[in-house]
Amino acid sequence: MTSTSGDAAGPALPAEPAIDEQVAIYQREFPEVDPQVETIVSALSRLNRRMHVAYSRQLAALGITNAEWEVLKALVLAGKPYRLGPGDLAKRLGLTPAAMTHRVDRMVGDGLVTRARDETNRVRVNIELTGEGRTKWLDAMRMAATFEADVLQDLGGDERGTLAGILTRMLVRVESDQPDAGGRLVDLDQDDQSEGTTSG
Amino acid sequence: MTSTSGDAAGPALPAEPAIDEQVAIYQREFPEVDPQVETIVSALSRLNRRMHVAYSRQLAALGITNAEWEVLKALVLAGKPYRLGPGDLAKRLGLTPAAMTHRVDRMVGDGLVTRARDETNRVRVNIELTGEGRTKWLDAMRMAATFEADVLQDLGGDERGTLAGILTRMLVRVESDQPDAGGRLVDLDQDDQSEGTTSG
DNA sequence: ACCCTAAAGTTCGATGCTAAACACTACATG
DNA sequence: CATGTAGTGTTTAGCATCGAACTTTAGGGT
Repeated sequence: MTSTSGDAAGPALPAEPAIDEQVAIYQREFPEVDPQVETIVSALSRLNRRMHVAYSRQLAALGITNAEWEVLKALVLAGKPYRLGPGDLAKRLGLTPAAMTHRVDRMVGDGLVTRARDETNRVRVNIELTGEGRTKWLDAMRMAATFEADVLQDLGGDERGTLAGILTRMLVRVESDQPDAGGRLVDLDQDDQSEGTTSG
Repeated sequence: MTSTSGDAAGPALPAEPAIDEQVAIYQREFPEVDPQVETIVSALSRLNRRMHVAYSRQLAALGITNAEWEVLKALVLAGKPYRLGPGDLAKRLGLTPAAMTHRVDRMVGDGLVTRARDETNRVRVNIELTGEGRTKWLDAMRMAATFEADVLQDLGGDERGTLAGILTRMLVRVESDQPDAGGRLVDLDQDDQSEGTTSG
């Protein structure tokens, strides 16, 4: 069978192959591939994707979009007074300044942030979290924490430590190849079954 | 300094906080957070993002976009004769059929795939890999394999096995919450430092 | 044979993003 | 002070995507 149904004779969903099947196909089509590496990369990407979908759904229930939440997070991470320029925001979120201009427009309209020219340097603009924005962030944070705890539920403390360590080392490796990479160029399309390599 | 530079007195890049700093801030702003969970989730997301950027760059050197590569992968994974309908492709890539129509248009123009109505069922359309498409896929695959090996370079065989196992279990957990989730709703924005929770 | 429903793909209108052009401010230099 | 240059944010044009409406075909029930 092509996909997950395999044998159950169900409605035969043409969904996506399981990770194992995917790796097997890659081995057949491209023998030089390392199955273990491919498994890791595929799982990483698919996991990321699924979590993203879950976040989107739950945030929608809160009345905010994923895009808005990104901005809220960036502002909170900036620390009090939860204030950042559009340019900084754009860099941190991996967007162009132009996109950030529009995104902030919407968020100002929704009352999540305010926009004001800087007093001391009139080239600059300050985007600042409102009380409502901070509340929304908190709500989303609580929700996310619950979900994340659920995802990691089957892992023991040792495993969590190991996982955190391994991921951190991988991150160091990637970042060393990628000078500073504030993050332009982020296609960030989708990959469903193909994450084998793409979204990593 | 706000971010990574910290003390080096460099050009003071306003990049993004290191994972550790990020988690520390979250602890301060939202004490209920579990630092270990947050570290894992943040690292996962950031790793994914960085890898995605790297793929995009390298694919550009090959003359194809990330979007195109997704389609090539899906077709190869479908097995010979490397043929799938627009609808199936859309499901697997997490796009709407409308988007797939346009994406296929471009790829037909580039000679990577062909589009033809199905002989036996004239509602259906077959998108099929061309020789050039398959060649491009192979080139990209080789490139990706090299990069992925580099990312995992610091990990021993044991660690790789452990990692693969843990990720697979996490994936199972997420997918159980998320019925089948072919994948609509995928906002898939960006998150830079904020991946703390969002892109997962 | 004739509907009726479901399924597949495309077309249409709106949205959000990128890249490039533009406007404005600060600062250094003469 | 006048001017050049760099930095910051917005505007514009084009593109990819989504959601919804539409067209065409297949298959079932009468």
